[in-house]
Amino acid sequence: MPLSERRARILAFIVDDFVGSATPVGSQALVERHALGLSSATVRNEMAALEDEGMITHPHTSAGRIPSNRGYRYYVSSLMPERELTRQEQFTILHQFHQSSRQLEEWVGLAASVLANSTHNVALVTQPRLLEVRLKHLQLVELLDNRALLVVVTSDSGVHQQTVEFPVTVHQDALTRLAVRLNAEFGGKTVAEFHGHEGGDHSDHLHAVEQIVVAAVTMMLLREQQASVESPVVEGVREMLRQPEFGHSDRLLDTLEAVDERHLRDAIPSRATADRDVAIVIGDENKTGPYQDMSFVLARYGLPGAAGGVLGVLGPTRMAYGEAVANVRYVSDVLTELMRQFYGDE
Amino acid sequence: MPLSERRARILAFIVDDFVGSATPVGSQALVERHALGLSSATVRNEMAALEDEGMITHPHTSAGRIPSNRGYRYYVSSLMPERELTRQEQFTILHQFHQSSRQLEEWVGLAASVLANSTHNVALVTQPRLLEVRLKHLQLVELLDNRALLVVVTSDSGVHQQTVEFPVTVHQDALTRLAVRLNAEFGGKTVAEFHGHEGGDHSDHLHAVEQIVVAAVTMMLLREQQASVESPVVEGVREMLRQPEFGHSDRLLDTLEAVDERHLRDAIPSRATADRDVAIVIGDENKTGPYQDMSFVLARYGLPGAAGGVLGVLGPTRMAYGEAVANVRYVSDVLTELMRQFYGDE
DNA sequence: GTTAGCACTCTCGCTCCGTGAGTGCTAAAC
DNA sequence: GTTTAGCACTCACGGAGCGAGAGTGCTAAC
Repeated sequence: MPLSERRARILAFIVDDFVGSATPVGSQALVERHALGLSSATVRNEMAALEDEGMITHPHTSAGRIPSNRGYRYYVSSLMPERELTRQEQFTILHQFHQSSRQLEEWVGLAASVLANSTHNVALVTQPRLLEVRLKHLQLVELLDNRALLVVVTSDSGVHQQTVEFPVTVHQDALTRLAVRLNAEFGGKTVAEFHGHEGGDHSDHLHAVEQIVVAAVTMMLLREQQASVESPVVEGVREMLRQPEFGHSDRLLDTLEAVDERHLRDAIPSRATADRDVAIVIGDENKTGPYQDMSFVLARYGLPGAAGGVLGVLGPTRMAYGEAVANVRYVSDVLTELMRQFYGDE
Repeated sequence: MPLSERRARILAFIVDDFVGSATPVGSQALVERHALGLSSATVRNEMAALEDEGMITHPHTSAGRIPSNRGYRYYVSSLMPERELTRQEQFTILHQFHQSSRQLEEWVGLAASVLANSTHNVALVTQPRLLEVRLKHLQLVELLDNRALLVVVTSDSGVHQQTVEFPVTVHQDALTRLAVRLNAEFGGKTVAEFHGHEGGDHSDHLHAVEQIVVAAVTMMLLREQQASVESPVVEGVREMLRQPEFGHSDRLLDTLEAVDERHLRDAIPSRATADRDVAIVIGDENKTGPYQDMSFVLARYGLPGAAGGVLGVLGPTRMAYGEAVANVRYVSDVLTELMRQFYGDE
């Protein structure tokens, strides 16, 4: 049920103050800081009520109040002022993107560092993925003995490499001919359309080589297809760990582990994959253990049917959600626009 | 000047004990732990002498002794028992390499995690580099509009990509023809041998395209050539930070920063680049600031004239140097052998 | 419904020892 | 001359005790 207007206002102030100061906020401090037109006693009553409703808690009897997870949830759902970045802020971010070259990989890294910088929390950005990955081009380069380097370019402009090993030595011109033929046969196809490959009418040796290459390409495309396997780019960990909640070094080490890319890979993509808008996951709303007192602010970026990924911010539950949302949304828009320019508007 | 035999033995015990326990070691504890055949008073005298020689210090008056940087230096140079890994240890490591596939990149990552695991410190491994990088193969893949993806394979089997932009739209068949011609002209050459490129007798448009591609390839090879620019793979940071010297969180955060790949890039390769054997850099022997109380144990790996890199361990000065050296040396040997198999013996 | 007043609670930071490990020195023993 | 026993001294560490301050809940008056 909704809170009375005054109670909601007080909750909002508590959240704002606590986010700013990281210290529990007391009734007196609250009336002093904001011109409330109320006495501290009244505020105390309201606070007691808010506590009954589960919106705030005590760390101990004689301390001020801090928002509970539920309080944060109410705040972001109903109270938080939606703001856009100012012209100035937008310009600063855009500028950094325009500084950089047109490299896809750089964009993702740049987005991460921009986001980490402006929110002072950990930024996460996954590489853009296509729903349907197509083979764009493959190339075989002779290495030593019976090995060759297989280079595959996919329709999302990703370049993938792998060494393949053949039962016999194959020379570069044979490899080139094979590559040309395979490009003709498979170019532009998704992995699902690969089946029923016959192979040319060569000697058994060459046939085996062809089989090996096709199998390797299939594997690579399949791996690429499963976007969730990709670890996000992580930036700003040290910045976040400076915050007072991580003061004690065991907390710090645990958090360091949680922020490890291998963990995040599993934690992120389940959320916010469907939503078009920014998704916020607060504290114990997180399913996985290590993030119980942290929050995610996530958004998708990219073109709906085409290339896209997830980006967002990870920080302690005591996070400036408004800021985070504004920044995430804006950077997501910028990246989306860049994707549109890169892949074309369809 | 060398220490008396007895004094040296006591120093060695102090180092060993301190490395094991992380607590200053007192005279009494020392005689108890090792059957010295001396009284604590005698040991105290010897300790006082060792302190005069700068080998050990007090944290404060009534505490035990800890080795100074000089003491560690003496220890690793003259006292440390050289040991090889046991069969069992060797097998465990080898096994992990044989488990993995034949991918070059995987080896480096694997070496890092193996080393981090067995030494409980931070492991560093740079990607293997050639002294002379040659162009092996290049390929151009059409992207949207007037952009193309340039894929370059270098003689160290590295694959590099970059988007290039042309003044006009160029279609795939023109790109392929261009790639074939450039491969014929530049394949197998180092960047130093590139000069004097004339370009074919095409329309101005195509000529410009060719220039752009050649310039991009040159840039990529040059970047690749400068091996020091490459950041090492870093593994085991959390493991190291669990050690008691990093107990307080400011130390911890500073160290976290020091271990950042961007810093390490500058710190590592200046050392141990020349030596064939394992190099140890202790505490203030480090030139750069953040590593003043940490030590490196580094070795080269790879074939002398051909592909190779640097790998090693980074930890607090209180480090099990003997273990570190044995592990670094062994993993270096394993990687060298793998390189030999991969690039061939010359 | 609001507010002033008040007793009460609890953390935080401070000082104040007691304890114990360890030292350095001296003088006796080997 | 070297080694050792003995002893006074030092100093970090941890716990106890305490005052201050911030904050609360409750009651009674407005």
